[in-house]
Amino acid sequence: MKQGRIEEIWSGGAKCEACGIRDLVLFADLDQADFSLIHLPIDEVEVAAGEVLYTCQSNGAYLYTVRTGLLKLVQYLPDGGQRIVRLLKPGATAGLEASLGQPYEHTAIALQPTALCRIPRQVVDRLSRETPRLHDQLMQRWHDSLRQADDWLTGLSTGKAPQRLARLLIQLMRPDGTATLFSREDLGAMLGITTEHASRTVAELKRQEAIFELSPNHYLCALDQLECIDAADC
Amino acid sequence: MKQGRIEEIWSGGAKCEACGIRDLVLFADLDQADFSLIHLPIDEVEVAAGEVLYTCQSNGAYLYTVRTGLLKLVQYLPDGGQRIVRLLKPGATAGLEASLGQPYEHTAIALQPTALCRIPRQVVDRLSRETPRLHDQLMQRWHDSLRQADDWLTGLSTGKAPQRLARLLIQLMRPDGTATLFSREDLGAMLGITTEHASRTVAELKRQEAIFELSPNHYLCALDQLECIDAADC
DNA sequence: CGGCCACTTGATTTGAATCAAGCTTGGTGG
DNA sequence: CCACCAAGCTTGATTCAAATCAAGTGGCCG
Repeated sequence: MKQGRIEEIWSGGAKCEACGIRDLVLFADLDQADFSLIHLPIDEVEVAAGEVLYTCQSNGAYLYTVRTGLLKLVQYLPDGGQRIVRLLKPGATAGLEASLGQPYEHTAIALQPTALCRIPRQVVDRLSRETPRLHDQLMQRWHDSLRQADDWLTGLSTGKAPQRLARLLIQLMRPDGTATLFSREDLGAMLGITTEHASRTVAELKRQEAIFELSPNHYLCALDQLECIDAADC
Repeated sequence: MKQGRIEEIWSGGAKCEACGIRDLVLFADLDQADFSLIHLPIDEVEVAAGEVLYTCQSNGAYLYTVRTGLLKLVQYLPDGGQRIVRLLKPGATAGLEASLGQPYEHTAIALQPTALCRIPRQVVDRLSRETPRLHDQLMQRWHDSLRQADDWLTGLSTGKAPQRLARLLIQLMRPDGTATLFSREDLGAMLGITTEHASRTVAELKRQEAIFELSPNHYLCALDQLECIDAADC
């Protein structure tokens, strides 16, 4: 995991204020005065695909803002199984529970090369006490996470495998109509099915021409086809 | 839905401060001065089993604190299916999203006769702006909801039906070792299985003597048995 | 008393897990 | 440079779990 300190941050927040995805991030609403309250360094970290950002149960010392890339949050079961409970896209916050002084509740692993800003728990704590502007953003983050969690339960854990996959693809679709999928193992852990069945289901959607493989794991999606599989009309 | 205004509230918060489950509720940390900021009435409402408290998509005008009883939060799917995404026990808050000025994201229905305190959105809004003491509680509520959501995904939507039911029973177990179950239809909507299969699965656990029916839908649970079914060792 | 509703139980079909090969692909070392 | 190996993916055959279809039961209320 590479690190590079954002030197300017805690001497005035210059770099935060100039952030390229400023309006997406946790600190979106902060102003000059707020930034001056930051007394600990905010570092920029990078994790390669497949690497672990933090581990379940470990001390929640930092919150992270995803700048680029994609993370999965994994939860393990008593019987050894595992389940991916959420995906974090750029702009999202990882490790929110650290702001409550609690250990992490998931293991966070990069699915793609990912860059993040690492914010010490105490910085959020202090800002939270001093400025109300952070509160709304924090609430919004909790809310967004909860909405995604509920959607995953209803969308990706209910119905037959092709329906679930169709719903996932719809969620992942970019404006250009394409979507990038994951290893069959991760796919299975998201949809609650086995690796083999995930493979079969992808093949089935290809055969139905609901998706077309442009390059390995990159698909062009026929939205209307997917929606009709989703609703189980076809 | 019966209503009874808590008269004393907004003239000093006397009744809130004397609340029997005070330390459990959203307003746990408020003090005398905070209560004086409440400028709109907090009513006490009751909903009978099976009645709707609020509907998905409707204007989120109130937050609710559950005093007694039990609520289910239901989410509907494009294909007509439905899924119960959360249960709210006494002390829990329903309709948190209202505090962000957003419409409700679920339909809330009582599973048992339920009593709640109905808090106007604006009261939380104002308190939130004026006192930091509410923030921590709000965050904690979001966090608790998210934890339950994640647990439901991994626990109640993963593995075979008997495992899921065992996990649900463990969650529902009271200190005396008993648990109260629901209609088979609701059970199915929680575990992601059909009504018939829910019925069969309950019968199976009875046959295995992991649970014993004391009275209709009230069971004595053998925790060790349930845990071993959960882990799929037996 | 009759009918309705929730629950149970059985028979059958379908979907997914499991077990077991092959098949690509990329990397390694001879 | 090519042979070989490992990992991830695909595909097939079989078994198993759950959905579906279909009665039948029992309690409760009009």
